[in-house]
Amino acid sequence: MRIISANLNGIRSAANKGFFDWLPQTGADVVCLQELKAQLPDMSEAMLAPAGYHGFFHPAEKKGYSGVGIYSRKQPDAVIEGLGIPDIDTEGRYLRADFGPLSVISLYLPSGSSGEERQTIKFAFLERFLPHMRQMLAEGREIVVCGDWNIAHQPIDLKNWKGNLKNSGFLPEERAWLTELLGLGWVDVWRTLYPEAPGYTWWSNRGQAYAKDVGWRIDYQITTPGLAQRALSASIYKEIKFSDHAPLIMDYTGEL
Amino acid sequence: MRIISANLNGIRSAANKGFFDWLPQTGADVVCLQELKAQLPDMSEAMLAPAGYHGFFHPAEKKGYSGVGIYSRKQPDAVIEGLGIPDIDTEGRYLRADFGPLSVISLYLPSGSSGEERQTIKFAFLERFLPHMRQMLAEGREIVVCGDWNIAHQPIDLKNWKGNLKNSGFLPEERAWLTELLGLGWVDVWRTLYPEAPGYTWWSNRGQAYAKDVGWRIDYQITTPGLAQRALSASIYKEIKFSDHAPLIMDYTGEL
DNA sequence: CTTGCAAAG
DNA sequence: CTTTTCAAG
Repeated sequence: MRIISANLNGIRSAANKGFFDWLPQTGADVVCLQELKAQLPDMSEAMLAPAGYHGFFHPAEKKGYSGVGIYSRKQPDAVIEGLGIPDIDTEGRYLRADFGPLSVISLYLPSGSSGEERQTIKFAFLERFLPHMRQMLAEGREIVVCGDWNIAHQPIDLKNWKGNLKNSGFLPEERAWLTELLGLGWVDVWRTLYPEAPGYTWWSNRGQAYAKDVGWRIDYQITTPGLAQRALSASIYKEIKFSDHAPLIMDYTGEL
Repeated sequence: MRIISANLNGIRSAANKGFFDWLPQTGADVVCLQELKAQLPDMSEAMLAPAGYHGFFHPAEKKGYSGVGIYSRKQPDAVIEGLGIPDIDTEGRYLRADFGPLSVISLYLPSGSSGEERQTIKFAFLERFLPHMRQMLAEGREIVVCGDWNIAHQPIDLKNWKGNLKNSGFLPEERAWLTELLGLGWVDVWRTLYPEAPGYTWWSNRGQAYAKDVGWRIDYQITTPGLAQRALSASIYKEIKFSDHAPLIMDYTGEL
């Protein structure tokens, strides 16, 4: 079973860069997308339902902003849009698809990088999301939360950790929050598979960040312990650059 | 003496397309620019004063909108920004440079194509500009008014005149206004030199207008009768496309 | 630096 | 369809 997580920084932009030519070659069973920056009427047929996939979306109310989606080869038993928290759900950050005993979630955690106001919203999200994660763990299902978490956990997870201790995405409070989440039992699959591999998934568009590989690992597949044990391997696709984020590809034993 | 008029549709965009590589090769004495879409702080040194030229500007108050400029090899005796009509002058549409007995003016007449409101402003401009033109003729100087007049005068001046009788830029009132202006004694130099040559200077960005040469002659050098008699030849530069308008190049006898 | 927006042409 | 601005990342 192959699951991909990709922040597209605009699904239309990614499409222009060949994302939908690449998709059929991936062999993915489920693809979680973030930052669609498009609403349903803005999307082409190929974006709404690529050949071989069903498409599900949770766009933001604001045009051209945020928005998450899930493509799946199999028809899910249920799809849930949003967390049931109105001020979060208007921003299109959470979508869940259930396949028998497995739930796949596409998450786009708020960025705090554009100012104090947005950082406050990010902290508020974290505060309300942790109880949700705790509760999901109690459900006893297998779950993978794919997405752009906008937090690098440890020094290995970004190139210049010392210079970023005061920057959103590597703040002590954010890192501690992730530590607490993992303490609950959730598993950071990449780090578990590859304890020593940085695994950057995002590079700033400014300066020469990509060329110099000044990256951050902020896209994760965070799973329940049972699903983590089924993780076989993971990779970050960098041959074609669809976005400022690279797709995170993970293979798990078993069928969807 | 060579004088060029060019609507750049963004001086920065035109620069990216090589306008400032082309400029030194033109041998122009004076270059009149329209639609700079930039204010002074947005312009590079090469834009403010290209090698061999002095630069003068009358930008709009609104960022990224309108704005005219003049480059001249010789230092002018005087430069006048605006018409002295505040609601026109805030839009950066008129700049005059005096060289001894000759005045060169860069004009960007309002477009009415974006709606009724702007067409009303265009008509108001025409109404107030005609007395100004009449008055200038009475000054007894030699004058060339270079620029984007946003009016095609006669059927020969645009590809599809029948289909545009109700469209801004070829409205009967606009055409009559130009006729009245020429009746005053002002001379449309291109049409006088080349009675049969369409002389399109603008092609819509929409559709395949440029490829199909669906153009309009809306950029003119309109001169006093004395200067018109010195006109030798004119051409429209289309080898490189800097903008949706092509530069209008005219040679006159004598020195600046 | 980039996406997507809106205004203007 | 394009340039530019603006918000957001």
